[in-house]
Amino acid sequence: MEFPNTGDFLAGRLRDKLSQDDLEFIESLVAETRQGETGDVLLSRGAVTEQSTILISGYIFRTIESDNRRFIVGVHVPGDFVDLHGFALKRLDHSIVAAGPITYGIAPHERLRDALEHRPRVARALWFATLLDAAIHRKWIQMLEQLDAPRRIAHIYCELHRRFELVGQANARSLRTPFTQIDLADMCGVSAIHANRAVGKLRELELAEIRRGDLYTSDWDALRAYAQFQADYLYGDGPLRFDQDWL
Amino acid sequence: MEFPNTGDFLAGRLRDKLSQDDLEFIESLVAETRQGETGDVLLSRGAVTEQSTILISGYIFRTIESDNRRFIVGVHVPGDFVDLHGFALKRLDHSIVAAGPITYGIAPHERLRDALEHRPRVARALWFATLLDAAIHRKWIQMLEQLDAPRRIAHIYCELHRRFELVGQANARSLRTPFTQIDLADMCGVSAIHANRAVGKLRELELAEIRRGDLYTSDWDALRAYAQFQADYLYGDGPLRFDQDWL
DNA sequence: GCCTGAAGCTAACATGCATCAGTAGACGGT
DNA sequence: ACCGTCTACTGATGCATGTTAGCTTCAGGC
Repeated sequence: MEFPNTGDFLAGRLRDKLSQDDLEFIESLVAETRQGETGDVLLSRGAVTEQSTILISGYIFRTIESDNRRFIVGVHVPGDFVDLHGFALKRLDHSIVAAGPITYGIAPHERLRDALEHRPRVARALWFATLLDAAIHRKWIQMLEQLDAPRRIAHIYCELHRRFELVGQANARSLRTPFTQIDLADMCGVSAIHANRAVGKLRELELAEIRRGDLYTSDWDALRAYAQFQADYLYGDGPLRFDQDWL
Repeated sequence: MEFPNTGDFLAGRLRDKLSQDDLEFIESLVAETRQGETGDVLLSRGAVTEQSTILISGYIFRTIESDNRRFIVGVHVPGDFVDLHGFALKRLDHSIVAAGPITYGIAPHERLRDALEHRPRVARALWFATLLDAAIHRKWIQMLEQLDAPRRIAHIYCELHRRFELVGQANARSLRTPFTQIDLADMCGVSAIHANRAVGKLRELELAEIRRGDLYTSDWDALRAYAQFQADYLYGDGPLRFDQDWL
């Protein structure tokens, strides 16, 4: 098999919250699957789009260019609708860029429009997905306000690990990514040199070893405690939940 | 008149995008208006809610408490739906707190549910409002990654000034707020002492005078240039627009 | 095997910001 | 008028981070 089982990843988090019928409908939204490489720009800030993207494998960054620098304002994992907001906002305030090799699906907006008209549960699921993105944004804001560079990096890896868990793809002792230290720097709002120091500090504290983007740890709990990572904002389970009745 | 004209502020930004009928419907969502004072907690992180809040006058913070410190992850101005996401997420990942005296409306969730079922254009307007919040979150992330403290403070004031413009309430040479320097510090992720120095720097550069939260400037353009503020992410007009056809 | 470019890494110095300590003014309560 | 509290403000010191420069390591192309 060339690709991972596409069907399993579509609708990622929402998979077990929707009926079989609705799931099949969401899968039918994907008209085509494609592949991309590091740095491929799927959607450029300000461009008009008539389709939305669903990430099937790999990582995608949301980036903003300013002042000849790149700022990463979000990361997506398999199963995420990457640019659903482009459906309503028409032109995006940021770009969508592949971080490493990816596989992704294309959902034409006309099919989404149809879904919103005739499938209220699917419409709400799509809305929920964008609300979850906003909750993650808020946590990043807090992370940038509260944590120093080593903790920011640790927090990002803890978040991604949890998000992989939620779609059943997490490893027990590692998290594989194609991120360079420059990518980590642009996510944390620090210089590449300082990102390097931060990675070194995590190694020195024996909390995690990061090599070529891949993080290895023998103690996720210790790493999470160091980063003050609390997974509740991802609305996976526990005290913060989304409204099952509503969805 | 005791309160500002409530009708004008409800649905704020969306006012001229909706039909008279839909507008009246949105106004009918508000079952009751109330008033609050500095520090009043309208909704506490993790609490279950059966109603949503619409800000009519004043400012509201979205805050997260962690490590015995407070982090402000968002600010709302009159016309904003403050906790629409609480409708879908059930329990919020953050608290909703009055910043200064406020007037607000209460919209019971049952009426919102009804709107989503039977008023597709209203449903999309509500979705759009949450997407706009997310776009603002992303800009805050970039701001925290890119700017130093004086520029962050300037950026926040420029954003709020533009948001007031978009609902027709901006002053030409000032922006009145009840923010303390501690509030500014918690928005910018710096210490209160440093926020004080940042305010001093804006004064020294003759870009703005901030007294008891109120900002006075003779040159908004200079302030915007200093803060590298580009209003397009607020989707007011210009190259980034939302999809009028869709809405 | 060698070259090359990108990524990772290190050191030295400059700046942004936190922390601690303390003062001054505004305001409400008594 | 007095007192306490909150906010604004100032100076000194140390840590976090930026900047510049140069070095090493590794993978891929020739």
